[in-house]
Amino acid sequence: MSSALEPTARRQTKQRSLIWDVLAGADERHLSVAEVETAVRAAGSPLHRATIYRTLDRLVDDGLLVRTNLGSDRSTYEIAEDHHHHLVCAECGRTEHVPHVLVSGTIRRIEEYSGFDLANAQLGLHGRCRDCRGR
Amino acid sequence: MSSALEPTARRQTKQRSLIWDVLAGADERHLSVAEVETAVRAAGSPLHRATIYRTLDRLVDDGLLVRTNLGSDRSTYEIAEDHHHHLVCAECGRTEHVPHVLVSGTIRRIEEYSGFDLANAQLGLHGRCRDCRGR
DNA sequence: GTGAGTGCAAACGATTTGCACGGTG
DNA sequence: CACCGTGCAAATCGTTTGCACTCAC
Repeated sequence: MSSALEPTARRQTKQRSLIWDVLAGADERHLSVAEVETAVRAAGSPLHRATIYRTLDRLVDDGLLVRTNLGSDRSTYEIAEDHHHHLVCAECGRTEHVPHVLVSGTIRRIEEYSGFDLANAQLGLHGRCRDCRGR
Repeated sequence: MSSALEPTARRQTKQRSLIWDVLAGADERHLSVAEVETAVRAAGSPLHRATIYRTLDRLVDDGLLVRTNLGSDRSTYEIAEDHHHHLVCAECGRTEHVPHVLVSGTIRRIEEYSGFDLANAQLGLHGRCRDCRGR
């Protein structure tokens, strides 16, 4: 018998690989659903928005993408590579990455303090970037 | 002449003080808009949802409340007291506070690394709490 | 009395869902 | 050829907005 915990088999559809290619080839690291939609349309293969939502969800479930809910409303997606964190400028919206090593020690301390398992935790820090601080 | 930067005068309405009392008296520290709505209804003075949204916004603007956008969708509000951060259990949704001192050093390091101003930054760490880890 | 605050309804934007169809495995 | 994934439309959910009215100042 196959385990009930076994991940569901995924089908390799052209929509799935198209979305993946868009994420892989994007200049910006994080893309919103709307941006993915624009990109696939620009690639000549418009996809229905619901399809994009569902496909991105599956890619996240499969561990191939990371969903980052930085601001409040819209989610962004990026290819799951090295573990890192995000700085978001509250004024201009620019995002910057922070390598995990900078925060790993503190996260470990918080784990000890709280008993939480924060292995996959992602920080989203909001502040003012260097440019916006300079007015 | 009074400065153009002067904060707008606020009127002390019964809606505003009711919402404040609800936040002040809540067992849970963070309340969502829906929870505030339920609480004021339970107090016998139902308020329109739009009023609650606007009043909470003003209280945040005035620095009396802090808005925390923990998960993705709904915002929660809590009285602005000591600076602290949040752990959210991805399984049961329970939240726990982390005192600022635990993370202040790391935040300072990230500020140096990035040039960001993170003075008011709030961490929202998602993981699995002690209970949920024990299955 | 004047304008900030309120109530109401309708608009809005992001995300989701039910269903019929089509293509992958 | 079974069933996962897709497209489409409509529903849902949180939040915002325009407008007339009211109440704190």
